Amino acid sequence: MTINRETAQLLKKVAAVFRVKEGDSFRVKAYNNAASAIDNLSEPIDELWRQGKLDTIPGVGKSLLGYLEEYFTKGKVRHFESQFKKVPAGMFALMNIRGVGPMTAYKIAHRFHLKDESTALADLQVLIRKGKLTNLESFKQKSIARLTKALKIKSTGKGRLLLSDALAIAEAFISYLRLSPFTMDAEPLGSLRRRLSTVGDIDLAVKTKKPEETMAHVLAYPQISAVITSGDKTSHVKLKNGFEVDIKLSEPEDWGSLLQHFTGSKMHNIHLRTLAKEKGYSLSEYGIKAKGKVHHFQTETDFYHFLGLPLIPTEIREDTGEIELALKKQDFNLVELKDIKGDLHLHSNFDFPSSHDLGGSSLHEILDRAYELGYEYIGLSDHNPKFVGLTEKAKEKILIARRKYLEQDFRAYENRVKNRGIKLLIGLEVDIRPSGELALSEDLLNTLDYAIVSIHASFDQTKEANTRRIIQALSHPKALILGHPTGRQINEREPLQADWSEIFNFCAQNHKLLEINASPDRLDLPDDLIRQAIAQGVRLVIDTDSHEVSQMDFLKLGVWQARKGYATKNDIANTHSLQKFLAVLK
DNA sequence: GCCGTTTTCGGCCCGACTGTTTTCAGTCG
Repeated sequence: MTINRETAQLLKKVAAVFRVKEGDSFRVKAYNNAASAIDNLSEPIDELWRQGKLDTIPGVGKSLLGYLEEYFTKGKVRHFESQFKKVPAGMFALMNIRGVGPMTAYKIAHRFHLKDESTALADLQVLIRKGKLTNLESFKQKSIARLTKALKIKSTGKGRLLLSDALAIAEAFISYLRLSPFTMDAEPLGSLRRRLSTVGDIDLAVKTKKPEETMAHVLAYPQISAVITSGDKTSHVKLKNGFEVDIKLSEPEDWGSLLQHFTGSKMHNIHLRTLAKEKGYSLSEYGIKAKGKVHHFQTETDFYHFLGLPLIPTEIREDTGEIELALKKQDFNLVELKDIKGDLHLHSNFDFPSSHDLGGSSLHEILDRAYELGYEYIGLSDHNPKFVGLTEKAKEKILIARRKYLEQDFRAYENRVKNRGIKLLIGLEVDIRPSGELALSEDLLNTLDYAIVSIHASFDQTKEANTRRIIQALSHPKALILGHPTGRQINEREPLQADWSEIFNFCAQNHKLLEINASPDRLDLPDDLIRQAIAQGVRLVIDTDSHEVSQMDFLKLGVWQARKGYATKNDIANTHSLQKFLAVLK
């Protein structure tokens, strides 16, 4: 969401100017708070602006509201521009280096007249190479060495990782950590543990009674390419694959406090501490200070209970209302992986002229994996075939032949394995054309148990056109599921524009299901739209869209995504038995 | 500059790590 990133950056720059040019640290904090809130928005801020909802952003009050209005109307903010004139613009580029904040950046940019933001980093490289970065107050040899190292690391750095990739890196590291006899437990922290769709840095916690020995083991991990910082309790390292990892050590008695603290989010913790402070408590990763006594917590459950709250699931700790709900003693009851009884978006290697990519696994392989995953049913949803130049009759023949083949193949499987009792639904994933028509006629759709209807092209239609298109597509009786609804591909393609409120109303009234697509690069619906859909009474279905049996394991990503959208078991249709699920079809 | 079901004024989360300093400032999460 580049617009959010850009807007947040703008406010951070203004905060930086205030930081170096005036003494009001609380105004600096206010700008930075608003910036991180904007950075964490799940919808584009310019969309909020068009809807007149800028003031719903936490940390945006009367003044910032005015400035943001000006920014979106005119592209510039006069007040901000006049602030920027007070500092050399090169400092903003320097602030992108780890360990360099506003003060250091200003110090360097001012001393060496780095006025061009676009060349400041290169200029700094030259200054270092020529040994001219001297005569700076409180910035001697070690600081220069640190800066040089940070610049080097930055040049080989990577952007944000997909959740699934971050998870793989974290799990490999954790397996290594468990090799040490001093490792009592190890867990991911931060955005990884909150199951955000993308992860910047990977944070890990290690439980140990021997911190010194354990930290030595941590730093001996063969995948480490550079140790960025290292202390008794924390180390920050860079891996050979370019990604950075933070490792925190904890004594068993503080394990719960540590997990809670570093899982965050930052806004969630600040909100919690503000509440705690009213009771005279002070919260930290070492526990809760109350009346001069420090209370320790081995589990997060105990930590939250001490504050009079139920355990808040990690996925929703974003300060978007979860603390208010917890204060009302609301039980969250979020859906769990073990609740899932079937996967209805699976591509097999059934060979007919497909309009998109064919799957790589056979029906039997898919059924085997479904059995291992404990499913009661699966749905095959290969892409609709192309049918170029065929008559309607010929097309129908092909679809009926597929159905017969699959039914026969399924019976062969049942005879072979005995008593597994998995049920099979025969469906297709059908393209929604730009007009809103489906790629298959009414008669052809009727040869199926169900259809997933999805947009695969022409994403950039107007909001009105896309809305109409989706509703028209869902109007067919066999169109049961809207596949990957927004079409987003994380880091690749923005979600399409549509009036989701109108679409959700249609789905609620006509018993249509919205998919939560668990593909690591989709995770679509996004969590805020899941929440909105549930509020409007829509039911959802969590699917993997697998093209290969190993991808069926991605279902957990979809469950996490659903949890981020506050979905309970009841909100998810494929937590029900097939009989109950099929009742939806009627 | 933001925020409030005790407040529209008077507060504003907390600690690790680093480097340059002799007690602290800057940065990060």
